[in-house]
Amino acid sequence: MLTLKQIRDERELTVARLAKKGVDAAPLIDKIIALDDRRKAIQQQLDGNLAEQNKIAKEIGGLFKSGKAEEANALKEKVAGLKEQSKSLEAEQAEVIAGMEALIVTLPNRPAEIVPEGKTAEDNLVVKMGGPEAKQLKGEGILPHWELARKYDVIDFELGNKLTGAGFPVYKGKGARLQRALINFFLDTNTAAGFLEVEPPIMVNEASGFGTGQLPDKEGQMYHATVDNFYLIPTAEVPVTNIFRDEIVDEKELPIKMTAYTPCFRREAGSYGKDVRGLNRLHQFDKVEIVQVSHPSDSYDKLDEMVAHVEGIVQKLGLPYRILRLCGGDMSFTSALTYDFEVYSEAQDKWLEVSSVSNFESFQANRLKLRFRNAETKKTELAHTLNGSSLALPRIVAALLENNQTPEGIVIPEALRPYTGFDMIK
RNA sequence: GGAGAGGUGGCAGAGUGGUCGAUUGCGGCGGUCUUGAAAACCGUUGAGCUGCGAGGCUCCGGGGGUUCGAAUCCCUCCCUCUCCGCCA
Repeated sequence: MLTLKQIRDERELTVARLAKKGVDAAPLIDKIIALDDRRKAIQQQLDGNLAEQNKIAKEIGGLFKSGKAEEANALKEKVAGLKEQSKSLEAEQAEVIAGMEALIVTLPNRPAEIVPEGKTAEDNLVVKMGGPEAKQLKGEGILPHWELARKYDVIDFELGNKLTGAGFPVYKGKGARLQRALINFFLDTNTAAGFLEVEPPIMVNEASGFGTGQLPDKEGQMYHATVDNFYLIPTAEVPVTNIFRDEIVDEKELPIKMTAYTPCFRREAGSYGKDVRGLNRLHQFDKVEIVQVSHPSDSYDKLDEMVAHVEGIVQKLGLPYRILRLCGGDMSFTSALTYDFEVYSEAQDKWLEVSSVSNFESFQANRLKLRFRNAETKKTELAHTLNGSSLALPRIVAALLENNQTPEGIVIPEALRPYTGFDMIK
């Protein structure tokens, strides 16, 4: 969430930036500021009251000690009135704060200056195209991945239906091995770039859900183990970022870089149609995530580094790709700047999103209370958080199957062969 | 699942109703000494809100209560640890 400082001191900037996300923030911000003014006024009154109460309590203590019980009792009556007043002030203050926070959490993060104007995915800016030329596979015999998966018996969607339900495929034989190979390839590449590998829990408690913003709003998107009140993670971002919840890190430790492989679970309520065909949208899928905690002064450099890092991986896989800078309307609630990676699938003739790399600035850190101590001022400041997929497996697998199909079988990219132990699925 | 113990500042660990926001040790930071380092010694060191400042207020797992006064007493919820049971 935004800080009061961003809302109060940078009101104009905040209003202007939020307009990019299609939010008319001005009326909301004015309400918030009014509530905050009220909060301060109550606070001052209350503080004065409490100070008086504390003072009298000490006096009473002194009087009892020196045996002046009568005087002490007289003071007791005086304090009773103060207490009553304080109680109603506290109640009012709690109400004001609750009302204020309810408004603040509805404000999305401010888009960065270079975020393009726009409302839908159509308005996203293509900042780069790369990878091999499309292979002109058009013609008969070109199959989408769900048919290739059946032909080579590497992914069994029907069996997943039997075991669990739609969106929980079973990978078999070389298909299973390919999953393992991709995970290891991604993790190795990330750790080589300085990301510390962690293996976090894949269920989290409520506090963690709040920390990264899945709760309370996106509750319906997570699987909920109600008996223990745990949530299956929708992404490793949740447990990994929450490692730093309520932490004050040393400025010298920044940036902190972590990577984690986890399965991810998403209910995807409301999805339907051809977009969910095959591997395009699953309830359970594998993903390797990268997370950074950075100093506010260089978070955008770190974002560029992460984008370059992910690009390097996509290039090694030999897939046609493009990098998009998301427009205001297509960005997530929490992001200040997001780059999406898409790979092109010829058989489906569409672009498949395989990674999303974002800078959240202090938006998550504020909710997490993730701070660092400024060595000069000795004050604590909110850190910046960033994350990105590096990478999500299903659509990569879909693209590999579809783009690398040949009459002889599916060709495994060079970079993956040490991990798969085979060079072709046939 | 059963029984017990406990949750205090970065960590360890005192504190069972009145200058306790908290003794002490470790760690951190600054200094003395040293060519440098270590050791030793001295000083300093929780967070948040508010105020120009002096200062004031809040926080000892969360919430509620008793009291003039609560880290300390009561209620309740959460969590952790130990032992037993079960088990990859």
